[in-house]
Amino acid sequence: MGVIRKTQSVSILLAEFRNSGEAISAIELIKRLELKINKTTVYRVLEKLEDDCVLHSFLDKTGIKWYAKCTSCKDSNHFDAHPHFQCLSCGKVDCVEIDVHIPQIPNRQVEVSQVLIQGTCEECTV
Amino acid sequence: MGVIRKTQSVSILLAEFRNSGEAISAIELIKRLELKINKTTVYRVLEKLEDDCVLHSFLDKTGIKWYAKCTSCKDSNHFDAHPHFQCLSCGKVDCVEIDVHIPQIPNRQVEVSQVLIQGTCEECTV
DNA sequence: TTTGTTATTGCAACAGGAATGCAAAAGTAA
DNA sequence: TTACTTTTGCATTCCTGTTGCAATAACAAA
Repeated sequence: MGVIRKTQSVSILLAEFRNSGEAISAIELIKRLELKINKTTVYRVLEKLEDDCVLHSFLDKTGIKWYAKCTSCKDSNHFDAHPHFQCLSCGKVDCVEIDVHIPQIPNRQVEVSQVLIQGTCEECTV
Repeated sequence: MGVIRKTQSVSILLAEFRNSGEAISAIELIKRLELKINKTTVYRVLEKLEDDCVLHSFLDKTGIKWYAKCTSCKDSNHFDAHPHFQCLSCGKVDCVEIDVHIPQIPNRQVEVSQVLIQGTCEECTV
């Protein structure tokens, strides 16, 4: 939750998310920005932006990390339960603005939950 | 979905799951069986058992693969939506026998869904 | 605008879970 | 037992992601 300096890397990365409404995977960003930002820096800036509630992250079914802009996340509720939808055909991932109700579980304290949905997106449904 | 030969590796692995009600991570199994089965074989047998609906798998938040016995999974409904609960304190993971309702999403065909819940388990709640 | 301080960056090397190619060994059906 | 097919082990490779450290850039105060 520190102060974020307005460095080149930060603004380049933020621009990527501004230009794209969807989630973007870390590797995709690294490939895309290969000539501009070092891989390590990409990881570190993403981490920082997540700490600062600008982005949130999640893993897809293959263990790859994705990032997306926080829109409705509040500081107090950063680990939002909104599901992420991944198209099995084109691979695109985005945040679904539908709340999934996670039930309380007997004898356990639920703190974080993550819902990943996979299927076919609109464009890939022929 | 082929025939599963009754090899040593298969029965050793199945025994591990018989003796433990919880989910077990691939790495944990590899460590546990280090002297008996080769790491590659562990991965391959687990994969086969999953194909055959004996086990199902999922990833935790750190991208590590876990396996658990299929109990209520039917062939037709192998990618069950039952949530997996991981304790943030002791790391144990198990299947929660509570159904989480995954809503249909406009314009998308939902095929698979995965719910990962994290929190504190009974034993770790002091 | 210069200076001093602190945070950020790039590079190279590393970590560790998982996958692959291939020859040897074990299962299976006849 | 034999002939055939599937599994296994080993070494190697792949691929995300992380770390240590010196060089650099951002910022705040003078």
